[in-house]
Amino acid sequence: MSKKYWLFKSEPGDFSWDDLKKRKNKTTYWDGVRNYQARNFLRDEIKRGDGVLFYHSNADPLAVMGLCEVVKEGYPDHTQFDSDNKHFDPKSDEENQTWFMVDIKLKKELKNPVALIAMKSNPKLKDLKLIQRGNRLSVLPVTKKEWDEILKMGGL
DNA sequence: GCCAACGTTGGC
DNA sequence: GCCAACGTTGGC
Repeated sequence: MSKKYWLFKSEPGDFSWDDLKKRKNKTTYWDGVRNYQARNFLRDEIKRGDGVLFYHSNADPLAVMGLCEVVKEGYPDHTQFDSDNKHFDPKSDEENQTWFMVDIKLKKELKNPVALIAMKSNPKLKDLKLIQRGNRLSVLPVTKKEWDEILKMGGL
C-alpha cells in the first residue's frame, strides 16, 4: 500500500502549529471533524505513515506550516459523546459511532511557511483542492506532486 | 465585519 | 424527495 498525502486545516486560535510543538511527543489526536466527507477520509482512507500538511486557516498568515505523519488510524472521536465539549453530537452514541479521528505527529517544520497566495499563484498547484472555489473541507487529499511542490516551496 | 459557497435541517 | 431557511466555513 503506497503512502497517501493529506492537508489538515486548523484555526490557530483553536489549535496551532505551536500548540502541536508543545504537545508530548509532538503528537495529537485530530478531533472535532463534523463533516461526512472528511469523516470518511478519517475513518476509511487515512493510514498510518501517510503524510499530512498542517495548514492554518482563518489566520495570519494563511499558510502551510509544516509536515506531520499519521501515527494512529481512524478511531472514534470521543468528543462526540462529551456533552461539555463543543463538538458534542447528541445524535451519536456508543453503538452509533458517527465521528472519527486519527493521531498525527509533527515531523518537520517548513523553513518558510507556504502561504495560500503563493500556492494560488503557482501553476503547478492549480488543481490543489485547497485553492478550488468553495472548498470547505477541513481534511482533504493532496497528490504526491503537490506534496513535493509545497515542500520545495517551503524550503525542504 | 462581510459575504459567497456549501452542508444540514425540517416542513410539506 | 424537494427546497427554502438557516448555520458554518473561511477568504477577503
